[in-house]
Amino acid sequence: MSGLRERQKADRHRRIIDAATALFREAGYEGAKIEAIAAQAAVSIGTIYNYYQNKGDILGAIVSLEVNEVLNAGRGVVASPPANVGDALDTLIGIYIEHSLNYLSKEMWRQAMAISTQLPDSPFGQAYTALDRDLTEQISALIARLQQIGLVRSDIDGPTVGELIFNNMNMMFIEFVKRDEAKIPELRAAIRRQNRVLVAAIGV
Amino acid sequence: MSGLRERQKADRHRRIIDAATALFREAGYEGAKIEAIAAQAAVSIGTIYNYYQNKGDILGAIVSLEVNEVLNAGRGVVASPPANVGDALDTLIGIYIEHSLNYLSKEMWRQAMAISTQLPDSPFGQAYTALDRDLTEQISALIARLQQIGLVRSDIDGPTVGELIFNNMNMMFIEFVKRDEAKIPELRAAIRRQNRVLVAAIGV
DNA sequence: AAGAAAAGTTGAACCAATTCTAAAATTGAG
DNA sequence: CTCAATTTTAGAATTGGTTCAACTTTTCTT
Repeated sequence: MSGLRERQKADRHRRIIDAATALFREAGYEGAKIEAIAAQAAVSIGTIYNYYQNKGDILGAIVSLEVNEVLNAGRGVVASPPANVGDALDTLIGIYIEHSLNYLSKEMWRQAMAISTQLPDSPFGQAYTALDRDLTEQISALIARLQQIGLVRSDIDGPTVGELIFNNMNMMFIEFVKRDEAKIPELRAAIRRQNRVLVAAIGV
Repeated sequence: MSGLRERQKADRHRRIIDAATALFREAGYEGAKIEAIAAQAAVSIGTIYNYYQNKGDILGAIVSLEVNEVLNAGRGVVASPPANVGDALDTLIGIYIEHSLNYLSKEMWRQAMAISTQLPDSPFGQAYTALDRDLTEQISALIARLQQIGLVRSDIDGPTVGELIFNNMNMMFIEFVKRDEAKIPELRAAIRRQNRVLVAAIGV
């Protein structure tokens, strides 16, 4: 079961991801040729296509790592949120946004988003949709937590509001990565301003 | 000024768009080879690239036609909206959604959206961003109109709410075109449900 | 109306992702 | 230890978007 073959496979996966991460950041997604990734990972082109269906799936694997890290970081906020609806949302969303450029450049985000809408049924396309759903659910979980605490009216539909907040945030993030000169603080401020309207509607 | 050259140019533009529209619908975006579009339009490959920077820009020109039509149709609603905030939003958004598949298939939308995030600085990328902005402004204009009429509180920030509504709608539309089996009535119902939360917050 | 300049057209060549092939290497079972 | 099954490898072939240098057509000038 846990033979040499397993270990080598895992090792090749890691080498490919490491090489691709480095090259995507250095040369951009388009600029990172499969041939170069293969060389840097010390595998052949054929092996890369044995592990990933296409170039986009390699980027997809990197995006998954990033988003899962962010989801993990978010759990703490959901468990014990700030005692104020606006701050609670801002804190959670802040974590998402502040972490977003740790591993992925804006250009990598653009490519990842593009591929996920272009090929929604590819492995990566489906994974990306699942990640969006997980983020939406985490926001909904925060709303539910705030309802428990008594900071949010108990008669509002938490999942619907969570979806609304996620959709708006995600669209703002898309516009953010589309403009290289856009800055994180302004993005956060704009989202906070938008969420204020909602907070007014759902706060007790 | 209005010489032969002008007429030929306009004619070639039209032939290319007509050929591309037909082939995109028949064979899908990927399936429509530039060579085939050129043949059907009775021009050479080189000429196509003289008129459009790349394949995506051809699709872009088609998308622009569609969205501008929708913007036109929306003007009527803004001018004399239904006497109820929820219905007014639903009517405007309904126009956007119901028209959306007239000329463009879901696959064409997916490609168009992907390209606009992938290449935000290409002619089409910029045009698409401008179209999004126009739609956002039209929703904001509707909110402003409803404030005039006295159906929406005058102390809320119209443009912010318009942006929020557009962003949510757009994201829902993206998910809609990503799933071939998704149906228009359900999309509209989901958006209406989400907007109810906002309507509660901004209505008088 | 001729010749030159400007603008536009053409398709063959280029490039990088992906697929395919046959040979070589590695592993696990018996 | 040996063999069969599975993987990896190198590289050639394929494919389709994009580029470019040579050729045409249109317009302008005189």
